[in-house]
Amino acid sequence: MTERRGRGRPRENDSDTSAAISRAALQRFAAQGFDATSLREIAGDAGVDVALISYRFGGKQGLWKDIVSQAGTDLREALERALDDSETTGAHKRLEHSAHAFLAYLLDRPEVPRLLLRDITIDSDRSKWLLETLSLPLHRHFIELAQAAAEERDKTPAHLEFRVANFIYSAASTVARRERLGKLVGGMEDDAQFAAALEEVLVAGALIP
Amino acid sequence: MTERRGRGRPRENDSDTSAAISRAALQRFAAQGFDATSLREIAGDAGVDVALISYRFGGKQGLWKDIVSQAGTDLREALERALDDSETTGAHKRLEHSAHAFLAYLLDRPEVPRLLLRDITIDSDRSKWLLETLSLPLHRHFIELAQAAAEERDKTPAHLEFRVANFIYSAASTVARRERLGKLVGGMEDDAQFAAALEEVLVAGALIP
DNA sequence: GCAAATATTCAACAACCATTGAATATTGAT
DNA sequence: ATCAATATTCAATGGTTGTTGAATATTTGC
Repeated sequence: MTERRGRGRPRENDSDTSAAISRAALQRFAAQGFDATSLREIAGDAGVDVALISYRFGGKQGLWKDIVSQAGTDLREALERALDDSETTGAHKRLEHSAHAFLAYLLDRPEVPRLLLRDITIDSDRSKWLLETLSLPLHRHFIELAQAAAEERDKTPAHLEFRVANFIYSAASTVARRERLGKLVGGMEDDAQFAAALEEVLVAGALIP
Repeated sequence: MTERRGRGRPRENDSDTSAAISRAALQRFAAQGFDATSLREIAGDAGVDVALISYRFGGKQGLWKDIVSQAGTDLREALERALDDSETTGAHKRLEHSAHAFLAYLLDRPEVPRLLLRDITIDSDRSKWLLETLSLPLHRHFIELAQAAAEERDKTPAHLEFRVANFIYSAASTVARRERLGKLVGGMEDDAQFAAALEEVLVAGALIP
């Protein structure tokens, strides 16, 4: 596999600095939003020069897209794993398993829903990318499961697609606003309590009525 | 009432240009977000010079706060009106009325939830202002009603506060993402159909189980 | 119409931004 | 040790931003 043109060998640390940049960028983008974050901030956090970011990722937008598509891949894998784990069970159980895996992913990487929440804007190149990379696959996944679950019980729930979309986004935005929520509602600091409320209200209440 | 120090009289058109600026700013902030919007864009839309904005509103942040507190006042008035209209009925009916009025307000001024959605960020001066000006009063209003409604039926629903907070934010973000939702779910273009789905899923399903 | 007060514009500022091209450092194969 | 290739930094650039102070226009009481 001699893909390289030069005679030298690339460094091994390559991905180290790239990973540091990605990590810092995800934090900053999630906390402050794309427009309020400067490449200089990210470079400072990652301990590299600003120019390196443009060199590696082809610019600010390129860095953002890289982060989002990485998150999309991770999420897709988590969902497929959940599907494999519950292959033999009924449709209803599989839906429950997927919902649980989705919530677990969000709780594990709260920066992702925060970033999602910020960049689901109306007029922006990024939002289209976000819709296709994250929202659409997720939506299709849950629609399919929810329909199978409904058929299994011989039900035809009203606004099923609307309900699914609402579940996905409510879950993401609730996790994203968790700290803020803590100032309005008690018990948000405790991880287990928060997860239980999420599961009960959003899954059992909104998704699977 | 001789509050003025000068001898001349101020213009009458004052509020005209101010209103034009506010209107343009609300549109831009809602569509693009605070940071992605420049005062020059807003001034262009409103047909005035950039400097006028800083002169009138004391800067970009001042303009933003002015818009938000205006929206807060409008919303509070709409809710009080709904409360007056259903004063004699039961607690459950009053909760329903308030929820309906809230949804109607959001549908009537979709820029407000869009702005809300964008600026509920983690690290920002504006988000605190937003929380206190819009979120907190709204939350208190619905908590009170929901608790009264629960007592009326001798129920103690689990996670009541969490459920209320989720209702408020789900409603706001669903309206804010309506156009995007249309690409995932059918029937979002029709106003009546969209309102019906909102009412059924969010009010009857999530808020009043 | 004069004068005072406010509204609006004009012009300029300093700060910051992302990006780029050249210069340097580091790596690994030979 | 040498050399080529990549990784990283340095320095500069053109553009945009929000704000400010001076200049002009407009309004209204006298």
